[in-house]
Amino acid sequence: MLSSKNTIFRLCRYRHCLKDLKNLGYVKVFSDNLGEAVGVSAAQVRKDFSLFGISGNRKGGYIIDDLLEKINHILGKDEIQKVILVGVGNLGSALLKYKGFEKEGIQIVSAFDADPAKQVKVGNIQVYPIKDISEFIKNNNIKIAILTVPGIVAQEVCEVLVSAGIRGILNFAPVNLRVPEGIIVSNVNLAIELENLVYFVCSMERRKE
Amino acid sequence: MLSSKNTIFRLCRYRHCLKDLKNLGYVKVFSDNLGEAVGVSAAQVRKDFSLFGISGNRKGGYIIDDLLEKINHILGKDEIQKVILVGVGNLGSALLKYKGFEKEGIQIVSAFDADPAKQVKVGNIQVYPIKDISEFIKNNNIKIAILTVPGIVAQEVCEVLVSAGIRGILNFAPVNLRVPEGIIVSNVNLAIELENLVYFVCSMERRKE
DNA sequence: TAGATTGTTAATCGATTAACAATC
DNA sequence: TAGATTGTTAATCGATTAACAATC
Repeated sequence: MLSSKNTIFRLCRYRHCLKDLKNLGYVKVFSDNLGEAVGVSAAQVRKDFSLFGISGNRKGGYIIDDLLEKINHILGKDEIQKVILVGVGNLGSALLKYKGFEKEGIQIVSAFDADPAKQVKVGNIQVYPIKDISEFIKNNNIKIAILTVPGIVAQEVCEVLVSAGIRGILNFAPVNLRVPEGIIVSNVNLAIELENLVYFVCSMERRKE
Repeated sequence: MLSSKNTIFRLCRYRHCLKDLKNLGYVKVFSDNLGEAVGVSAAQVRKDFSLFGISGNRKGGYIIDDLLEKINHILGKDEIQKVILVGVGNLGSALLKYKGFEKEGIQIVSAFDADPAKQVKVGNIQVYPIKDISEFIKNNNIKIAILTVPGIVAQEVCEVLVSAGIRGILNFAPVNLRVPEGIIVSNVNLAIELENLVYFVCSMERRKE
């Protein structure tokens, strides 16, 4: 049975938090500590752990090292995950330079763009012509792609990726990608995030009046 | 009563989709069209609309222009929303150059960074010293900030923003910001998005074996 | 022991879906 | 009219929370 997206999300967040705590020298943690740090209830923390058969000590909370090991195992952080990026515009090149992925065991191994002017090195990562993409995916057994192309071409590029063997797409293009069963798309739409925030801030302002 | 975040999210997505349809020359739309385009059920679409008292024609679906007008009114797109950005690193400067916000009636009016080397123009937007931030927020009545500073300083900067009058924060720093009641934080954590995707792709691969 | 925390069950809450009467 | 689509109610589903026995 596949766990829900939200549960895995929280598991990732617990992991980040546990790493921080470990770096600060902590050895043990209680469900209420962890919950507060991540912004969920203590019951939620224990529920999540119990779902994966992670147990602590009835009185003594959880040993951070043990917890990290178990969560790492669940999230499959044993091996480095190789991903590619397609579309080296503003956002794409910012992501290529972003240091936060490597730390989490995720490596952007190469990038692709249709524009020859962009086929240079960005950070440490080489940008290749988009026509080479299928071959690269197949030869290197890549399963995950970050899609930062313009909305108009996103569906088209998506289909190329999927037929070359990509199974998961982190999509920044503001379109609803149509994909075959079994392919996973996560959408990040920054404009909509902001619009949403605007709505809630405005409606709170209105409520005060 | 405040509607749920998910409902407003979908409302934004309907709006985007309706604009596209309008540009393509369509005049009417049915709940199942719209649902399919956005990736939700037709019942969901009708439910969302009915929640806001938006009604169509029992047989003839919805008039796109009318629908857009009503949604715009709900989401408060009458006036341009001014936001600021704090932290002009890779991601921050990419967002400053990003064209997608303006189109949605959201304008980044200025940016702030502690590093004097970054206090230049990025795109069309001037980057100011971070010490000027409180004054700017107050003088210009800014309510929303995009936070793209390093995680270590995020909480500290957040507190400055809130005490100057910011009510909503789009937070890209990988930390759980602690804010007073009534302040809204939306988190975007790209590393966690990717980790999540890795998990689900890997677990599907495993299932096939 | 007494106190504190886990692990788990049952209760609650909210969101989505199914179904269908109303009706254009 | 017959067919199609809306609007809404009830049913379902899933996720979160509350509560508490187990126990260290």
